[in-house]
Amino acid sequence: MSALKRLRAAGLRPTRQRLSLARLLLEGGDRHITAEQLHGEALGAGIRVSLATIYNTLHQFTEVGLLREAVVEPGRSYFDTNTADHHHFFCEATGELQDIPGHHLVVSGLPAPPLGTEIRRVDIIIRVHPGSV
Amino acid sequence: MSALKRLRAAGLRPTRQRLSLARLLLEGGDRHITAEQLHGEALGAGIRVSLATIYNTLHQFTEVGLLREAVVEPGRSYFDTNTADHHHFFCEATGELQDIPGHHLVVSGLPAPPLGTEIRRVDIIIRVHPGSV
DNA sequence: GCGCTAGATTAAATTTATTCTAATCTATTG
DNA sequence: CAATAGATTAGAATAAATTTAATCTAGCGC
Repeated sequence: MSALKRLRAAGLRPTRQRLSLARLLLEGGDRHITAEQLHGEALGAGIRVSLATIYNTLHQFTEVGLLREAVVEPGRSYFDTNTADHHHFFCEATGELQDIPGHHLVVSGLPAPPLGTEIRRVDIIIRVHPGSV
Repeated sequence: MSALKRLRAAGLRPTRQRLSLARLLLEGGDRHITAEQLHGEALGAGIRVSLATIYNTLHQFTEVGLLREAVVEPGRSYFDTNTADHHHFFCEATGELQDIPGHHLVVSGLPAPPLGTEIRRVDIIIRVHPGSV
C-alpha cells in the first residue's frame, strides 16, 4: 500500500513531512532507527523537518501500528519498521539490533497477568556480546 | 551473607555509603528501584549521599552481580534486587514492574546468536495494561 | 478555486535522567 | 600513622525527549 493510503487508513493527515517520513521509513526493508538517525536521514534527503516533528511522527506511527518501539538501553529508543510478530537480538557492544522472526521463538508457561490487567505484548530481548572466537 | 562480606567478595571497598546502600537494597525483599527513588530513601534514612554516588553504586553493584538492570521505558532505569533467573510483567499505565519466577517461563526455538557473539541473557518483558474489567 | 479552521509543524526553552569534572575525603597498606 | 589509590561530592555538563506558543497547511464547505 502506498504511504499516502497507509496514512489515510490510520487517520493521520498526510502532511508533507509525514508523507516524506513514511516513505523513508516504510519503503525500505526492515530497519531499527532512532529519532536522531531519522532526523539526519531526512535532512540528508532534503526533507526539512524539525526534531520535534520526528518525535511526534514516530510516536503517532507507533500508536497506529505503522511502527513498533523497542526499548533496549536506557536513554535510547529504537523504532522498528517491522511490525510483524518478532523478537530481537541486541548486541551490547555495538548497539545493534537484529530481528528474530516470531515463529522461531515459543514461550510456554506464561503465567496469568496481574489482576485487572491484560497482556498487550511480549517482548523478548536476547542480549549477546562479542564471543570468544 | 552480610552486606560487608558481599562487598568484599565483589572486590568493592566497603565505604560508608556503599555499605549503607547495600543494606538498604539487599536486606529488604525483592525490589525494583530507580536511582532517584533510592536517593530519596537514603536521605530519608539519614544516609548522606549524593546522586552521583547513587548512580556509581548502582552501576558497580550491577557489574558485580549484586543487582540487575531492567530496561522497560526510554529515559528510566530500574534496578532489580532480585538477581535470580526471572522475568517481568510491566504495566505501562502505572510504571510498575512485577517479577515472574524464571522456572515459570520456558522459551523454546531459540535460534543461534549472530556469528561471533554469544548469549549473555534473555530478557522477557510482558507488557500489560489495565484491563476491561 | 477561496478562505476558514482544526490540526500539524516549528524553533526555542524546558524537563528529566544521567554523566562528567575537579576538588576533597577515606579505607587500606606498609 | 602516613601515604595513596580509590571513593565521594557539588555542581556543571550532556543528552534524549517533551512542552510551549506562534506560525503554517490540509481538507472542508462554499
